[in-house]
Amino acid sequence: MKLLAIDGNSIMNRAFYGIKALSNSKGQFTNAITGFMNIYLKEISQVQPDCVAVAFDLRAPTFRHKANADYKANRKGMPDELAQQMPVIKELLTDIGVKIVECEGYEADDILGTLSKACADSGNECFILTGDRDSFQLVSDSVTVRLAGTKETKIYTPARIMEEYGVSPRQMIEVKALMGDSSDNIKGVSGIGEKTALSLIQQAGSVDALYEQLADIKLTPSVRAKLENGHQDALDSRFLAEIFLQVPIDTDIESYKLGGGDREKTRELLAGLEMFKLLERLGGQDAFSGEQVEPEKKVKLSDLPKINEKALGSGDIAAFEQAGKIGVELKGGVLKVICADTVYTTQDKDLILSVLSSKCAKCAFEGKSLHAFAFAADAHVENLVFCCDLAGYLLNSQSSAYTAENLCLAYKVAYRSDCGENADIASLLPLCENLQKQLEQTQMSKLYNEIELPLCEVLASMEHYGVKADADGIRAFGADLKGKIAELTQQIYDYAGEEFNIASTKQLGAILFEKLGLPAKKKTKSGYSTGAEVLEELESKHPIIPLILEYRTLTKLDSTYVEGLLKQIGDDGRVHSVFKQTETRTGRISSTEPNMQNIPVRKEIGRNMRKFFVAKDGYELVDADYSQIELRVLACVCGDENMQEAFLSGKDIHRSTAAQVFDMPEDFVPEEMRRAAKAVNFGIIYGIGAFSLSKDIGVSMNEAKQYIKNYLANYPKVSEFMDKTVDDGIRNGYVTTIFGRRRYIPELHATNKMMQAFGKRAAMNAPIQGAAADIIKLAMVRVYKRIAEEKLDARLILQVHDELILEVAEADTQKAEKLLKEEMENAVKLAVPFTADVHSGHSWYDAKG
DNA sequence: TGACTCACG
DNA sequence: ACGTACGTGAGTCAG
Repeated sequence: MKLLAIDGNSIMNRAFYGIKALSNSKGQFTNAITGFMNIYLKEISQVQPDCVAVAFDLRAPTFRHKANADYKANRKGMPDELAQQMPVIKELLTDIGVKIVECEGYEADDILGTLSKACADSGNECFILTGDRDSFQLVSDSVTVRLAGTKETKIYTPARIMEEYGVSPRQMIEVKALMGDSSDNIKGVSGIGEKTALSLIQQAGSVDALYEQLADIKLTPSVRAKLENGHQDALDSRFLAEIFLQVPIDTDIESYKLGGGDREKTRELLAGLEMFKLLERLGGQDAFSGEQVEPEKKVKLSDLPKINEKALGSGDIAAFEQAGKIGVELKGGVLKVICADTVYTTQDKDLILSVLSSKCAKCAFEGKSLHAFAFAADAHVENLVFCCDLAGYLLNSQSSAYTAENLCLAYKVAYRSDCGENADIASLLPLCENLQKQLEQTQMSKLYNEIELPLCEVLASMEHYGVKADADGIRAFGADLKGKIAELTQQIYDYAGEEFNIASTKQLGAILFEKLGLPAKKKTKSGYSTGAEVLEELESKHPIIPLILEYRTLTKLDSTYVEGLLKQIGDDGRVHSVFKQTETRTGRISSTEPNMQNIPVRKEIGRNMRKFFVAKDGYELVDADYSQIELRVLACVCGDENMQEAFLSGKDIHRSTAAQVFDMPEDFVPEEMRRAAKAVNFGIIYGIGAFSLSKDIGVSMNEAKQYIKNYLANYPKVSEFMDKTVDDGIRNGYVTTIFGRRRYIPELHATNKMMQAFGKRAAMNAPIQGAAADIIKLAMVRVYKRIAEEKLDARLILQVHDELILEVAEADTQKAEKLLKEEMENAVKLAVPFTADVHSGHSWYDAKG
């Protein structure tokens, strides 16, 4: 049997802070109740438990926590709005037939511990649903913690905890004893934080063992001193950190069976609270079992074939090749393979590589990590035919996590929670089948097979090779910046007449707008706005302003780029950014750790950073960027001949637009008008508004309106296209690119006007930004393939939305320039040419034209 | 953790 | 009357 044991206080807390204040007409707050029930219903349908118990703290004196006054002080922080909802949720749960468990003198954690132990002892399974990490110590083969986050529930098994913390669940007690926990009033050893505590327990195993071996372990003097001073604290904390497992409650799991609620009372209660949505939901769904009332082909997990487990041996690979299709999962150095109802597991590196490089067709959750593993061993993944994350992303790009569990839930595939640790891998193949069908139904198979799937290998390769960074150069640049920042800081203090934290918007606002009396526009929720825009308007009003602007520029460079990048340079002297393929809603890729897509370029001072990204010895960087890719896409998708003509005849598009909009010959367009036209062109792509346009180019609202009107009159098909796109979006719920990439835009149906307006702009932008993303992704796949075919000594190393960068052996530079330009320009054949400009040089600075 | 600010296309 | 262009990621402060 399965018991779902819920930490009532913790989930109510999560729910309360996770949902904006909701209250009914009588002023009763209901947000925590709503949130709790949302989580509850979702969990019930995922876990499908037989029994449920909800534990609550009883705020009475407790024998375990001697420092009662302090303990209460910490908890009394519960706001009234939440406290009011506690008795109501208990009543509601009781009404729908869920047992509440409370015991004077014990916390919810102790009750959960006692219940989970009772489950394990009686051969039952226990799922603990909570919002905090305190219960990790309870995890075992029969006890799983389901950590409810703001977006998704994370599942913690012993393996997952080992993966994340490097210790066993029981050892979490030892870790807590060292690091303490202020919310539980556990002191821990003063000065020891999470990182140190984890590493100490990883080495020693336990607090006791740590102190026994204290003389023999290698430690920094300061850590050793802290441990010696805190010995007694560690022992006391060790006692408090361990969850109590013998609370005097009913430990017969049977007695928590679901059922026996009172529908009438439930209805009455919810109607009184005016929670009609929930009432409706409970009406259509049997709250008592979580199952849909209307008969549905809901698969019972117990009817599915049993999954066998076995260690992977080299002899198994031949069988995989015959099977036609296998599922693979590679996580934390462990490979799992599913083939015909059997899960094979291995940690042997050579075996893993043999599987990856074998000919058999493979389905995976994330292909990129498989490629990464192979590249690290100078090997190659063969015949990867499906990646769930990429399929899930194409089907709905706004989801936050493409996990096995989420995808199964979304696409109605049975999630094999009956398989414990193997739940993901056991669900993989049916999930792939289903996702594939969905891709066909939505006409995204081609996009998937020709762009996204091959791209994940390209991205893995880019991450693997990285880009060489000149650390000494960066440090020298940083030293220079720090010197200038120190000077500026002093000058700013002098003008202000006092020292303050310039980086604090609050303090800065107080100095500028109160002390110095500069005119303020109260702009933000929490006080004065001090953004660059506001400051620039004040630039002539006080000499401190330009200094602050320069201070901002320099500190940004120093902290984000100099210091931030130095931290990211690997032992090989290269930066290995992570390129994410399932992050953006438009189809672009994103870059993190570090973000290589926002390295400064617009201002010269920042542009210098690019001098420190260089080619290795004997190599050069080759850089190519598309010219006006988004406007070219627009010209193609809307079919406006006028606009297409400008690109076909190789004109400067902004000058051409200016000539049209202001009705003058191109040769006579003054720079000022070209700038205005450029702003209008950008505005069109973003879903234009007169207000923002007027602000951008510094003209009146009326003038801006006139520009837009003239523009749309000259390019009538742009106007038609935008209208049609928004209409499609409203009708279908999504818009598409010419490659069929979808973006769902639920905001179009929002009741809030602002939201709706945003939805419209997003709808207009997505087919353009998205198609541009499709095009460069296709170009990346082609470039990658052709470099291999022509055996050039070259690697694709970076992508910046409309720009690709290669690292190329000097001898191959010219060939690579030609190849890169050709593949980018020929990636698509549309009504206008997609031209790319190529340059090369030793550094990114040099190679960027 | 959210708000603010600022770097990029 | 209201707030104001699309898409990102990172560092910092403050609660």
